[in-house]
Amino acid sequence: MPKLGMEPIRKDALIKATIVEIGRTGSLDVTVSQIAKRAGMSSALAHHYFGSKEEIFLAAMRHILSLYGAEVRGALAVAEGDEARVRAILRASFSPGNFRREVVGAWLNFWVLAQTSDGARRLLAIYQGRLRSNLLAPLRGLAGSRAGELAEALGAMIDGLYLREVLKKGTPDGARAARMALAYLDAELGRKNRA
Amino acid sequence: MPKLGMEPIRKDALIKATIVEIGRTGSLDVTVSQIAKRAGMSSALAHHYFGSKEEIFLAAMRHILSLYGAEVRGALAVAEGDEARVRAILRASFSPGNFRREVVGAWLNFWVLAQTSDGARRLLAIYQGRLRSNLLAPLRGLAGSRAGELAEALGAMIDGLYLREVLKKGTPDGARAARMALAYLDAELGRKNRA
DNA sequence: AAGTTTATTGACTCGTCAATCAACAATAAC
DNA sequence: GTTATTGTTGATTGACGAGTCAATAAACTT
Repeated sequence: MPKLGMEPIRKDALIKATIVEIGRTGSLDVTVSQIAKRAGMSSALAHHYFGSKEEIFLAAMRHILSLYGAEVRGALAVAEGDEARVRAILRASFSPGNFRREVVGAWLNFWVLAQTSDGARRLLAIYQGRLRSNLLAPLRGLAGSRAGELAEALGAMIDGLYLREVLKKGTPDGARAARMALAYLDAELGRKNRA
Repeated sequence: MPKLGMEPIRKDALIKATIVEIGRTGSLDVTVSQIAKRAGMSSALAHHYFGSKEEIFLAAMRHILSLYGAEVRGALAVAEGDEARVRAILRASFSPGNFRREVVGAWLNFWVLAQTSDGARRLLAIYQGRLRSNLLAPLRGLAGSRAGELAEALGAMIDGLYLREVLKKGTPDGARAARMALAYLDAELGRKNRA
């Protein structure tokens, strides 16, 4: 049975299974066995490829972060003008790909993980830094000296909307969340609000 | 040694110790023994008074929630006019009593707990409901039909600011957080912003 | 064909922790 | 002064889970 070149396939399956399991149970108290089982292998194999549970978690976190980063980059690439850039970031943050139950659940738990694990904290700091500078650049043109506070406030708002989504029952409504963040931006830029 | 009437004292000590330990470790993975030790008793006694670890957590959560609720009520009592009421809520949310490391850390973890525990979810839902209606009443007078979305957005912003505070290193800066939330309100109400 | 590397797992070790229990101590009640 | 009632803990139980290991097997190398 053993085919060669399994490593990336197994790792990938484990990462995805990790996100699903964390999102499903809503907690980091998932056993390596649960993850491995969902990924269709033994727990020993999971340890073989990742070495430790923490490494599995970090890999999953990296995966989510890089998906999000790619989406933002893609949206920025086609946005023309400062305001369009800010809007693109907000929309990307609540796109169907990122704003999914399991993903949002995983986010929340990674936040907790960042309290304990240096690796996780570092990853999250990188993400926050990138988000901040992505927002800051266009905001400087729009809001001048208030750009700094605005960028942070927008970041907090995004995180808060993620956080609140977790507790709701139904399917996440990314459009609604995006509208809320955009309304904030409109207000700050002195635009008229109205749906 | 055994004096009578220890129950409330012991329970109180356990609740406070729980919040400290959760805040300190940044995780719900605190053992009953750790909590009991910090509270100056054996783990058996903790079980004796609370029955289970989950009950201890819920009691700690109730404690934090009720402190926060009391602070908001107090601030509302002396606020005159709609705008002052909204501002009072925001200021109370970031008051030094609530916006402390351990407390904020505990909040984050209770959020996670709410994913798993029905009791925790219920408590959090009650808190969110109250916050929402507290905001909604004055906002109706200020923002009319947009009050609903505004209340939710402000709630998300508060949660987001809490969330972000956890990852920072130094002492939480409640004043800064409050300023950010108030700036948002100002923007939505068409006021001029400037510190 | 013999040896090496990669894939894979079941069984095992070792630690941890929630929860229980038996026992003991002090106070109150009768 | 015997009988609850309340407070208190050390020791124990029972489960569970991360990580290790020995063993097996397919595939590649020479």
